[in-house]
Amino acid sequence: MHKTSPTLAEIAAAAGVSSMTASRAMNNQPGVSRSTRDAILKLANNMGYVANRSAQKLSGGRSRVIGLLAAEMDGAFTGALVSAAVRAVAAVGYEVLIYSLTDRAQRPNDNVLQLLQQVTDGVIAILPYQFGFVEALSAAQVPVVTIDQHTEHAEFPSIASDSYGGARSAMLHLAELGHQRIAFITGDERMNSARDRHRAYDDAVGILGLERDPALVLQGDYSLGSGREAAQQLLALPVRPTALFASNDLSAFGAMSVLQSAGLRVPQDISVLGFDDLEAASLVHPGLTTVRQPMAEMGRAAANTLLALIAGLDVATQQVSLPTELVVRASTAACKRTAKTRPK
Amino acid sequence: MHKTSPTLAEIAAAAGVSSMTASRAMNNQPGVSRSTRDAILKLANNMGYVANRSAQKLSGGRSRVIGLLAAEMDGAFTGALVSAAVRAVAAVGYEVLIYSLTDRAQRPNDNVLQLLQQVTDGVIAILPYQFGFVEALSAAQVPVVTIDQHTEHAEFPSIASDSYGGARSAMLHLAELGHQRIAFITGDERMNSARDRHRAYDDAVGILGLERDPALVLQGDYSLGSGREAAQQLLALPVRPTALFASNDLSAFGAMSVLQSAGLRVPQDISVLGFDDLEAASLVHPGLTTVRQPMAEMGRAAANTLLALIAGLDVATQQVSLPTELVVRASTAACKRTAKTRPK
DNA sequence: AGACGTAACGTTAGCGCTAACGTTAATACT
DNA sequence: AGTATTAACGTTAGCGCTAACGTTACGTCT
Repeated sequence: MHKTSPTLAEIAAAAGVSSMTASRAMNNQPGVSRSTRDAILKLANNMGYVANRSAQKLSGGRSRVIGLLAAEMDGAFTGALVSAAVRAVAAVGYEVLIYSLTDRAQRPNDNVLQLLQQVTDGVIAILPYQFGFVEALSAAQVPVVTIDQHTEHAEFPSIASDSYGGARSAMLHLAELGHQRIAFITGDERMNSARDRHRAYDDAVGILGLERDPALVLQGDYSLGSGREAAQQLLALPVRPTALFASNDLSAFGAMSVLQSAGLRVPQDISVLGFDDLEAASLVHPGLTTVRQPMAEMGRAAANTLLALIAGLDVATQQVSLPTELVVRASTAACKRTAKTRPK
Repeated sequence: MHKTSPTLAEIAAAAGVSSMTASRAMNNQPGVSRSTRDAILKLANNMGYVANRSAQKLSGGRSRVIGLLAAEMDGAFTGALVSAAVRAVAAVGYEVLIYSLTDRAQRPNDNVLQLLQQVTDGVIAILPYQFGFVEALSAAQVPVVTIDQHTEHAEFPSIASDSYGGARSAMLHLAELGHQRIAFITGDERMNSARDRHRAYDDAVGILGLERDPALVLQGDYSLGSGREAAQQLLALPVRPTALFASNDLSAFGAMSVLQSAGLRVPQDISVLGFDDLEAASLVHPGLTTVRQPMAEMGRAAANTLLALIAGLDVATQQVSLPTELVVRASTAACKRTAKTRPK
């Protein structure tokens, strides 16, 4: 149809007003009579007017675009979080443009921040475990909200889920099922979330009087592969644990697949518990019992906080932890050999 | 350090030249002496100059940003493809901004296209199976290259991998291992890729003289869940196939997990073959034999084609199919009961 | 009736950049 | 020597929009 979208000036001309009046009408600002506003809006709609974000941004206005700064898209968790955030931002009438870092080890450089600053009104950063990114971000002239990871020095508002509480409820669940000897796969401990989950494991072992054995704590990094390796180490143990708590679903998947290949039945021979509740958690067999992170809520909270920041409200150091929820599926069951493995 | 990036005019002033000369120097255009250019570039570097893409774009120039239009990020395949494309584009010195559609059924609307048009120099569209997106895209005033899916009417250049050839080589591999009764899980047949793979299966069955049984063809949609369902149907069959070819890795994973849970051993009892070669294919157990799509090459080809388009070269209707490669891992093995299942 | 306030507009300027068209001075050519 | 050619710049204008400051018309109050 139209080759190119009409400009504000064209709309204004068609409506017989100045472009400034049209601008005010489009942006819902005072100074335009009801009837004029309606006429302009109707005309704009008919003519297929779409504001030029670049021009808006350049002239000091808002572009109504927000940026999403994320590490590589290949992780299922990041992917899910991005989806949730995009949806939440779209729901409040903003557009989203995502900048994906190409290298996992890379931190956002000045160019990226400038680009985002030039195009967007604010940035949601999903940066799981980058070092130095806080400094990079704090140089930015755009409002920033971090998600998934509380910043160490509280420079930005941040949204995360309650890793400690979630891990504790996971351990409680296993303990209630009678498990005493519970293995743990850590996450990438450069991330706060991983450290929190580990701490919850340690605390639970102490408080609940479970077996404390360093061999039960396997080093992981939130990856599928690390879960597999951990499971192999577990299989080599003289006394096997009756349950395994993995710091995230991905490593739980890896571990479960290795354990099953080795002939162990889940959950009869060993219970497996994850963290995240990825979509795949309900699709693997047996369905994975896991701690659900409220992705959608996290996205929504990040979007709302960012909008508040953009509007100039002072939420600068707000750190929000959203509650998790234990989702019990088929990968955990009552322990059958508590007696046998109970410490003397 | 600096609160805000200096403008071109500031660089120019510092260098004692006009902003136009500085612009030419920055953009590597003729009309500037070697020495002046070097001085400007050095100064720009020292002062931390970053071009304002919005201004560049607005004034009719190139922003050196390219857009990536993708369906939801939650799929492993889309994620991998996005990663590959981002990397390829970054390698040629462009920045990438991704627009992710929030709804799988949604097609890019005018607003999105306008936004992309205002901000980017060109768009790579990863739109697996949207209908009507071709019309939406063709209204755009930006160069577009589609990836993963040849367009029906060849309106844009498109990059895809050779689905037919890949599927044929997969079937050949299974036939060479002695399999006669091979099941097939289709992909989402709204996509060309899925139809091509299906056609290759049908053709192979005919040409190689394999068992032709409608019950062996299971409806899938490229999802984990559909692979699981397909496997369940397979288990209910009076005579089981000795091999299973799934249209993509994800459905292969789903199927494999169900088959294994049912007590079947892969590959001893049934061989499983996928398509895509996701990272997870080498991590599941047993390692999945699969057809590798050359993601990195696809990304690179898309980036190069788009740059050519942006440069004004006429590649408007070029359709590229990149070769696939069979990756043999542990999920396929020689058939042990060819005699038993051979049709009378 | 005059001073004042205010809603509803219009005008001007400028965001940072680049296309298009000057201008200048050095070199090449007849 | 005089003209043409070219490299190396500078100037002007404008992309589409909005902030900031006019201007106008109309109502209010004393």
